[in-house]
Amino acid sequence: MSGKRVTIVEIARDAGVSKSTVSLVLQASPLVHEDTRARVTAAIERLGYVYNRGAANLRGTDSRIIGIVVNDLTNSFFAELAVGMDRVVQSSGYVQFLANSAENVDRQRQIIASMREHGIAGLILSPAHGTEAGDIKPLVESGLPVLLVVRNVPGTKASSLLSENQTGIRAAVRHLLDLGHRRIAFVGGFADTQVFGERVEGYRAALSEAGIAPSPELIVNSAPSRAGGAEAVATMLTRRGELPTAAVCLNDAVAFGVCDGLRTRRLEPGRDFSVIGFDDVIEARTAVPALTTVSVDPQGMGERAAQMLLRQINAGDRVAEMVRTSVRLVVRQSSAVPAKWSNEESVA
Amino acid sequence: MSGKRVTIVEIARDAGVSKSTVSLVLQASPLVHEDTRARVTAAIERLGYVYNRGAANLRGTDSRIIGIVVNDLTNSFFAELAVGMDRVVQSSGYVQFLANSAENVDRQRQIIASMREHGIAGLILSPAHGTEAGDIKPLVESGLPVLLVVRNVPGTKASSLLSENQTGIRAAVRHLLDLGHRRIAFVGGFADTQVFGERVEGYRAALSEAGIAPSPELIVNSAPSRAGGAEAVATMLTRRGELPTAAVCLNDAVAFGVCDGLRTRRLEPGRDFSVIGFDDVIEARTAVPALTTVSVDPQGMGERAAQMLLRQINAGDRVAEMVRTSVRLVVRQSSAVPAKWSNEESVA
DNA sequence: TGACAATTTTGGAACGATCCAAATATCCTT
DNA sequence: AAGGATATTTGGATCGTTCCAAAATTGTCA
Repeated sequence: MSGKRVTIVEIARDAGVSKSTVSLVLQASPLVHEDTRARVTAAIERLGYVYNRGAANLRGTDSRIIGIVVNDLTNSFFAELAVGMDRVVQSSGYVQFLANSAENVDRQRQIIASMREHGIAGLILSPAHGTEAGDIKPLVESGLPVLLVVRNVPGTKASSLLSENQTGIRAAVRHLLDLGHRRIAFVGGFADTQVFGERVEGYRAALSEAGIAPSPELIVNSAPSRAGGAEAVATMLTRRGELPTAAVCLNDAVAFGVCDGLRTRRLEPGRDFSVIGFDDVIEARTAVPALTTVSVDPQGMGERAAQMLLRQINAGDRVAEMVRTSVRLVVRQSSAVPAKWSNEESVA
Repeated sequence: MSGKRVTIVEIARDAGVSKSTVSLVLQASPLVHEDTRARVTAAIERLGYVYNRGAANLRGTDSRIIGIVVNDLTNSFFAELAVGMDRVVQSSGYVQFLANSAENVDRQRQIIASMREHGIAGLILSPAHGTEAGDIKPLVESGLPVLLVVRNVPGTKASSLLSENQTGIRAAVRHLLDLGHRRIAFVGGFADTQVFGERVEGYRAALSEAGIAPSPELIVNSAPSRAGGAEAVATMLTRRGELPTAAVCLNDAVAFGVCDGLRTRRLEPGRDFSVIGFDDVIEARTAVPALTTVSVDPQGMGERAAQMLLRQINAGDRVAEMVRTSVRLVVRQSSAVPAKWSNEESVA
């Protein structure tokens, strides 16, 4: 199809030098004479030469391709994460294969296989729900630098970059306790994931510290998405027992969903019911009410992930490192004193 | 670094056949004997062989890599578009380089150059703001199949897939007119883009048809993002003249921003002021109020784009085609009878 | 059994770059 | 002007596949 590629040999012929010289020019070698370089560069320009990285890779130079697989690109958090990675990958002279597994393990397997065939220099993976150690192990064993982000897969020797899930949620719950909330729900996430486990652990810990026994009906599982959050509100309302006055959510997407669900029932998030998210996606700041959330700086995390992987690729680090990025609670308008209290105040 | 790759030759040695035979097995050729195939397959499995697509490409088979460049991955619309493309690209046995130009033309240029070096079989581009025909032309001329999506670049011979901007906005404005709105704003977008031009044209047309002269102060430019929409509300309010009762927005992101801006000023979107978006991103349905919007089905459009490009690659279509995807107005809760009217009704 | 056809297998030349050792050109120095 | 050091340039092997022409094997039938 595409008019056949111009090769190094044709450039050489055109410039009246050998292909070796052209190669040296391409590599910006200081060995070539300025005049020669100019002549070759001109030929490259004139003939519209495009470097063939595939051919070069064959000789052993590493591929300069980074594979990135995320589980849900429609979740702003992952989109921003990808954008952050993209930024450093690009500026380091690499390109990225970015693919979306859509939480489908089979799909993820195919994607990774395909990426390997293309000779990626490293892989950043935010594993799909249900990914097992057996999916990752062969990659690591083959010597491919692998970095797991956001979600960990227990039992693998891959490096990982996670956020401080437990302390983050703990801070969020404490904030609600300080505001006077006593019945606080934890909303969103699949029970069998490590992220859910750690965040719920932070939730339990904070409640226990305050002398409150966490009651199971206040933990509501759901898909970790906006739709999931909206559904969770419905679930929560159908459960017997006193209603909570606030919810800590698995992530911002769920938190927005909870806000949606509340509004559908004529409850105003922030005023009638406090909602806290996790991630701090762009919209968290601009939404109304602005979302109180545990900020992980998604783009920053993406940048950091890419840097970790690049280091692993270049330095040839063989030992897996596990890094936790610190988080901080950002208080905005979606969390406030419990509704009853503010009523009492207005009465007083 | 990575423990050196197992090659076809080693498989051949292990299976006791020639490399040619192994190659045939890899291509699922019907020429090889079943027993031989089994033996080779076993060796491949045992030695953990990974196909080297780069080496294969050297011989002329096309690369099975599709390059995709979008201008803003943090905009859900583009994220969904990418997800749709990903779906068909994957299932057609291709992989994608997906990169984000972040509306930066230089960045976009670098990305495309890099993709070309990697030998992409085709390119789908949602051009960054400010992309010129000169950026695209050389690509098309080199024989690379190129498909422009969402935004067009006048003066290029590339194929394009756009949405029916004018008719979409026209339907939106008509809907508002039917509800009784007379002062309707058009919000968001850079004045120098074709998308803005077409959509504003639809806006003008609908107003003219209703005998309303479009007044310039009702057209508010802003970045095509959520933040831009929020700012636009501020801009709108500082302008002299009677305030509008409704706004048609460049896209959903802007529409959400407008909703944010309204709420900040204690105006409830849908009730006090009607807002219509364009795109129909996932959140449009779940947001509260659910957003009335011109639906383009982003994922569907992404799928369609990928199909168009693949057809162009495989069939070797040399003529550029320009396709408009149809859109339809989806009426939800963010548009209603103008505030004054509903007041009158409640008085009556 | 021999001839011929059909089925399988195989060596070796590409593909487009890199890189080393060796060849050439240029510059000094005496 | 010769000799040596330095600066440039270059042929050819190599990377891991594909693919063609030809070889080897197996099967069929008179």
